[in-house]
Amino acid sequence: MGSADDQGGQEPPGRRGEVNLQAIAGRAGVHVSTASRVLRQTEPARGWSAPAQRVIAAAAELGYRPNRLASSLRTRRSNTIGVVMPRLGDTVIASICQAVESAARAAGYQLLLTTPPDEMGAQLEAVDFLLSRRVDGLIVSSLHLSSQIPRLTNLSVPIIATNRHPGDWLPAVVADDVEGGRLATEHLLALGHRRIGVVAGPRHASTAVERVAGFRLAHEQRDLPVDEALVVHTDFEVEGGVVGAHTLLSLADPPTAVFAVNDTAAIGVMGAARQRGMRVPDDLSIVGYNDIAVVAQLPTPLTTVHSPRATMGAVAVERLLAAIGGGEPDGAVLPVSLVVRSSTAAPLR
Amino acid sequence: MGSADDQGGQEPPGRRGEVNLQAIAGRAGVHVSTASRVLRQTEPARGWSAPAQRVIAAAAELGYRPNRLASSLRTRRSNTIGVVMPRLGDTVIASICQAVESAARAAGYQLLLTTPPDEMGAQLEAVDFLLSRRVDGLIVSSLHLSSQIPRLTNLSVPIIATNRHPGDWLPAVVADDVEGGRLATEHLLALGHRRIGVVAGPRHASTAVERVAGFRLAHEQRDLPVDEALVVHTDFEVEGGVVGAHTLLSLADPPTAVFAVNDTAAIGVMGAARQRGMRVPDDLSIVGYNDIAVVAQLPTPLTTVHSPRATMGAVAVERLLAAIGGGEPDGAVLPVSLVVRSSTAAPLR
DNA sequence: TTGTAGGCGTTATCAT
DNA sequence: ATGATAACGCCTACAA
Repeated sequence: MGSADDQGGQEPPGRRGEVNLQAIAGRAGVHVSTASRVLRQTEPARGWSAPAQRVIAAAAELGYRPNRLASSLRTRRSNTIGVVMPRLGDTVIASICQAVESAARAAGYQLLLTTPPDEMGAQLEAVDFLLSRRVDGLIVSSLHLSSQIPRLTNLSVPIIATNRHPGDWLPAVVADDVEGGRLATEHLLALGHRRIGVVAGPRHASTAVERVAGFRLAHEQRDLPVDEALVVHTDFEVEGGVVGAHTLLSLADPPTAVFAVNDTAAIGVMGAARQRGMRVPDDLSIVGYNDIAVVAQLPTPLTTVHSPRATMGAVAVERLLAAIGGGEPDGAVLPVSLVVRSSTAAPLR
Repeated sequence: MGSADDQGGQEPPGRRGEVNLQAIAGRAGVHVSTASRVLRQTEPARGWSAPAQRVIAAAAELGYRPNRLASSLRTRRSNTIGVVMPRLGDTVIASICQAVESAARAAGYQLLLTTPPDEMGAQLEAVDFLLSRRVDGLIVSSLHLSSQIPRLTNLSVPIIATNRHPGDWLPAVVADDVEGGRLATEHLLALGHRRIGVVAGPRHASTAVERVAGFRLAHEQRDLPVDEALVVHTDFEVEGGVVGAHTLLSLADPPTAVFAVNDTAAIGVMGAARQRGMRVPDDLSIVGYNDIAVVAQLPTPLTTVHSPRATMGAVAVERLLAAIGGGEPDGAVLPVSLVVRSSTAAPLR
């Protein structure tokens, strides 16, 4: 007996010392390259040859798991999509992420995910990280407006933005946030509101900025002015909604309605209204944005704008895969719709 | 002139044709192994040698990104944690995920994430997938109770469950769900409720099952019987809460309070109450579970049990890394606490 | 300190 | 159809 150490024929598969092609080739009495070929082929018309059958049997017995690191190294394809998705704790982001995962999985791709802080530095680092893992393409969900162009342009793999877009220089799959903001605002204007506050979210997020642009557009279309004191910038969290609402409702001439650029903040606005003893919608109308699952069942169901998160993730993957396949990546703007519930009504006076 | 094709000295970094160690070694006039060493060293006490400086300069100029696929293949460590996390769209899960990511990142690890459907078959497939990517360890968030032991036991890398546990055979980092259920129920019992309904979630999730066990325990401790008709199983979604509540409230002798095993379903219960014209807490007390951000600001702020999601993710990573480092993986049960808000009160009669 | 050689597990290109 | 061989990019003894 020699001192060979990979001869243990009846290793319980799964101990240290991974089962590799060499092991199964040895057991099947064929060459490694044969084993490789057999395991990657589909059954030929005339059935498996005898050696091929032995290979397949050996692989099953040993619990062979191909080492994708090695195969990716060799083939230069990882079948992995890199995803940069800050703020995963937010339902909206998480559901985009899940849609991305499903679509990727259906196409035979896996996700390499990072959830860096919502800052450009951290996001660029994340991109570097993913690139060094040789992902086949990148989906980035939360780029800031006017981000550094050079760092993300001309990468070695296709990249596509989603949820937010950083400007026109990168293809992006996003929802029609301007139209959404317009719809929300026009709904309130049509009800007769003339002083509408906006919990406007952060200035670096295209989603927030464009929903506010839609707010302005709605006023413009009716030749109404916008009082800038009614636009307060915050973050996307519940607490931001609370603080923003208190700011608005403390004004000398407070709004009769508030448009929050996301549902979470809208719930914060509801909280602030409750704290002040105001009834919704009697004393204050509220419109949110996104139509997350819970808002339909709140004690006061929320009027909101439905954003197509699942579609967004799926389309982003679809476009990215097309780009990986060769073409230029292509963006998309998805339609949104208003969902009227019970948090909005005509102003009392 | 030979036919060498990797001599293009002034490639714009980032085109196809990745920059590798050989390229930078060539440019710096040193051997590949030297380049490798230099780039992985920290600056020696007496500063960089001249060749080392050239290596560093070349790497910077060419925008060198080490190929982690190759280095992982060689070193047999990927610095990657595989994560199986179904139901990412749920805030609770997503925040665990984010906590896992932060902790992993802080330790120099990346996540390879999958969000398969919440079924054991899909989850086991996901594990296989991750293992073939040679992750250094696994975190699995949603195993079903009494899952197949053999498939997940004796893997080639450490594995740890979190959020839910599948039984005693796998180390798990979870919250004290029995105690949480007991706290919620005891709160209602102490208020004087004697018919308490439970929106009990799915039977395969330890979280749901143990919160219900806590519900029973609270009754036991007061020598009160549990009416099984008051325990209705559902899923974790809003709609499950709506349906479950309608079932309960349609009983001949309906409950005066409902404990929903998660906040999302509790909001569904609120919705059902509203649909029936019942006031919360006057006509119906409601307790949720998890203390997700929005419930504190609802028009009727929700009494709930706070679950330590961020801690859970962090501890899971910590334990996993310890196991990767050599030891046996070790589970943990984290404490929970009751948060009393406005959705609970003494029964009217 | 730097160079040399061999190999991680897989696949592609040959020749047989 | 199968076998031999080289190479993907990097790392690590070991030798100079």
